[in-house]
Amino acid sequence: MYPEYEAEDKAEEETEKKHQRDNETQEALHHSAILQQTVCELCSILGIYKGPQTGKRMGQNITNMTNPETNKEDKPRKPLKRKNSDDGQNGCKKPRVETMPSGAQSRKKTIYSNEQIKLLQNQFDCNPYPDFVSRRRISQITGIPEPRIQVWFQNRRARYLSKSNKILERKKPTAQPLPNVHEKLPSISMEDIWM
Amino acid sequence: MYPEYEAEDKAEEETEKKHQRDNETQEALHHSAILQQTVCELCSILGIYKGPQTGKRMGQNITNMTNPETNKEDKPRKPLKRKNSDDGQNGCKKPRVETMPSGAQSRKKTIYSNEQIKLLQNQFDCNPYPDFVSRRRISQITGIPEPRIQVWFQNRRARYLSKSNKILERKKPTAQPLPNVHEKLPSISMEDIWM
DNA sequence: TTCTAATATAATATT
DNA sequence: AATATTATATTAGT
Repeated sequence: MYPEYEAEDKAEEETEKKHQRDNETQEALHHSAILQQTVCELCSILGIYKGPQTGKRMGQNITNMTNPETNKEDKPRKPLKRKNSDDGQNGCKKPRVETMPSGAQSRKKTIYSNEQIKLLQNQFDCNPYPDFVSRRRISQITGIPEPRIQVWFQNRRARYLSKSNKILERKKPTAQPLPNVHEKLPSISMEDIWM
Repeated sequence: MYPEYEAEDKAEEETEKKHQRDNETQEALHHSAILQQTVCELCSILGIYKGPQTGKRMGQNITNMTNPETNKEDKPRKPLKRKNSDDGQNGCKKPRVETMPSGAQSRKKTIYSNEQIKLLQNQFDCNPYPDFVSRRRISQITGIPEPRIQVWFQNRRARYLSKSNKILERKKPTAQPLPNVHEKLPSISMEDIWM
């Protein structure tokens, strides 16, 4: 999804449906979109980003997010039990643990659109290892938060690079993606935040 | 000052001066105020908060904000961003993939058992920085080689010590120029941010 | 079932 | 040692 674009589109719809919207409203929506993107990036920098794009809710506020409260006893999260070897070294894999936490928030899986997949794939073909700047650029273009970009590339590498060493064989004609989109994007200047 | 309250007041003024503002506008403004407040808190956590009351603008985007070379020191600092040869195409440093001889497994991830994890965790709670003698002792008990023990403690420190303690430490110095703003702000739920 | 996003963690690299 | 990023392994959603 494109959160910032969604906000703009919603604004335009409302404008046509009702009477003329004030300019201040448009600006407020645009400003809100920029702020939301900024929050995503700040959370990404802090490493506390969890992703709203499908879940729409976190259930935590900022202060608690910064403190994961590493109490070993009352930690609510299930630490992904890996029963590899209980007593003896038996090689039987138990794939199912079924420690489904009742009532815990279920994991939300993001579904990317075809446009987003296409762009990500294109970027992957050019460089499977984008650095932070590149990831943030892709994030701004696609609207996908940067941590999701990173996860996507990780999974993509895990799936394709290990299969067959097609790493060296790569198509170059579609290179030079994202020529200079910097100007078009709302570069999240602080001037826009402290309006 | 409380910028978020200013925004709300401004919204109310506009409502009375002009015709009736739509509910969506109100929500947008409120949402924008919450987002702005969130950005303030996140910036404060990051130690990059400058506040809108001084200059009303930053003139920097997020990435540059993470390098606050403004007031602390004037010497040119190393940018935190790991931008490995972004401008030139020559130095594209692929991370150690092509130097691997064919057939050689680069990495083998060892999975520790629950018993081992429990003992390591217990030792970590007592002392996150074990010396060589302690690591050898843990190695003998668990059967894990000593270098693996060291790596485990490094990763454990990276995971827990940095996320819980460091951020709290960074919050305090930034609260001095802005005395009580951070504490007075209402808790921001993430539900309000991702609307 | 397969595919894939999300999570957790061991290993590696850089400074 | 702190930090970041990788590969690897697994869980779980659609």
